[in-house]
Amino acid sequence: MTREFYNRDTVTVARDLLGRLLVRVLPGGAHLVCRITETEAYVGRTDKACHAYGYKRTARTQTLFAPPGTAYLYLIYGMYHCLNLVTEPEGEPAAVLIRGAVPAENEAIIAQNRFGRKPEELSAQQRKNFLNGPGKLCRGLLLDRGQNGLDLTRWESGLFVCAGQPPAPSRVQCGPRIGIDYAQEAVHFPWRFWYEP
DNA sequence: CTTCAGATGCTCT
DNA sequence: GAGCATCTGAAGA
Repeated sequence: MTREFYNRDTVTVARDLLGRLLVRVLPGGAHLVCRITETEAYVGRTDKACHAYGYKRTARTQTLFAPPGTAYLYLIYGMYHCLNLVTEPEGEPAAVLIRGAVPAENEAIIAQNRFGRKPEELSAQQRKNFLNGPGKLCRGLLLDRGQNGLDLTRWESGLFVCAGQPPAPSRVQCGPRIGIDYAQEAVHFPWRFWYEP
């Protein structure tokens, strides 16, 4: 996707990312591909759940002020990582958290990263919980803070989103975001989007 | 299916 | 020092 795709209202981009293909090219050249099924919008201007609420600039939130189409990755709970895609014009700190996906290509490598097993060895429980959470997705695609700040519109980054096949609007559900109990009135913003693939 | 505790280290005050 | 945009395995309904 082009920079203009990301240079829009964050809630719009969050909805529009559903069904798109997230591609991670490993240093060895393998393409890990998954279809995005769940997203959340975070908007620094108005949203107490956003790390950069009120334009708060710190070492961590610096990336949120970067141009649209930049990857924002951070460590959470000491052991997991979250992948976000920066949106809106440069200087407006906002991003979409990628919360869930289903594997689309090179499932064997993703399964190895995620569970240390081959796809055919996975239990039903493991198949169901493959990439259905931000930390699980980063584990499966080998993403960590090493990818923070990457430009998703440059080929060399090895991390990008392509068109895929968005679901029919009637299949898209929305509701409050997960894990932001501290965010006061923003707790209820219906900025989480998902669909059953 | 559900709840629950524990892991673990960075970030910001 | 407190809290965190999470996940797992164990135990119970």
